[in-house]
Amino acid sequence: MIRLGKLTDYGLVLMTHMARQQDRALHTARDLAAENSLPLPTVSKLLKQLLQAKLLVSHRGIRGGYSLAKPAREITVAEIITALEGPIALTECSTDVIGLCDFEPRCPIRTNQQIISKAVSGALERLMLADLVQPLQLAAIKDSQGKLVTIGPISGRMQ
Amino acid sequence: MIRLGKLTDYGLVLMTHMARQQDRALHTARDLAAENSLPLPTVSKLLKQLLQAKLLVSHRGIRGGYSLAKPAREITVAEIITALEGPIALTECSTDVIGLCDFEPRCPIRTNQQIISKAVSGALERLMLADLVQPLQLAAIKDSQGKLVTIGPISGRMQ
DNA sequence: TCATACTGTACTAAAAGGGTCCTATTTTTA
DNA sequence: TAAAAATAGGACCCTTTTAGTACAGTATGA
Repeated sequence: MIRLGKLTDYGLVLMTHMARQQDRALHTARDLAAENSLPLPTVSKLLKQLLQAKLLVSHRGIRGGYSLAKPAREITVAEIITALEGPIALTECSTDVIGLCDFEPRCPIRTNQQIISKAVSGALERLMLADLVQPLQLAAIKDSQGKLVTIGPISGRMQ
Repeated sequence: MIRLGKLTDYGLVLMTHMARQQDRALHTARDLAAENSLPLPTVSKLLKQLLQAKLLVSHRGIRGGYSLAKPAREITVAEIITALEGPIALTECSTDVIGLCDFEPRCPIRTNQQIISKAVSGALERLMLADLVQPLQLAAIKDSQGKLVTIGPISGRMQ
């Protein structure tokens, strides 16, 4: 299966949680851990990565905490996943230096991966964090031309 | 990064290889291994999985081999990936039995995963094996409404 | 100046993935 | 009829990655 690590999953939960409570200026790592039933060290680690990717801003000190760096509608799911798992690519070959495999002008692995990666990352770049905030109501996302595309009601399981 | 295993990668190469040579009725595991510079046991394992998923048909005996079960234009990339990696889902939660997490009506993890999985699998279901056969010429895929969507020329690297 | 909270690094156990080997079954050919 | 070629299915081991934890350091505000 195409796998997102558990940590990325938790990261999405944290981002969604913060996006839901836009009135609260700051969220401490401790509060986020308690409110989402996640271990504090793990939450702390995730927040750090999201901070380095500039998706969060932090405020240190006794009244410190984290908050979203941008409105939820301007943060793509692709950005969050990239922050937590690295570039969206399917094997090493897609991101590597170009010196290794390029002498072979039609390496089938490389081109396959590029096509598939493009399709996947394109889909994720059209999904915004705001779309995850009220997931039960979501029935459509934007396609690559900005038009709304129905993806069906969210019900039952995927496969 | 969103990861497809190496084995899935090899599997795509094998399928593409067979799709390119539609004149050859059968391909032995040994030939496929040699022509794609892959170890025979690995190739054999992959062909087995693709066979069980009914993407290939096999012919046993001394003149045996494998061939595509359907025309390349009727096989989706999603089918191939599902055959080799299991259902396209991002964590266990998306495929599990429904008794575990469903009493919580708004489990944020589950709904997030469903939305993201839907976006990803939708993109992969629109990519056909035939689209990988001549990858250098591909510049567009069909969106969910059947319209062609430019995904850009295949050049350089993804990220 | 102390308590609180973020910052950064390092380490260890568990799970998954990749790869190989062995044996049985089927079919064609000599 | 027997041998060879090829698929069918399962079991096994090793490496890598991931998840989770711990600890020391730094900045801020009461």
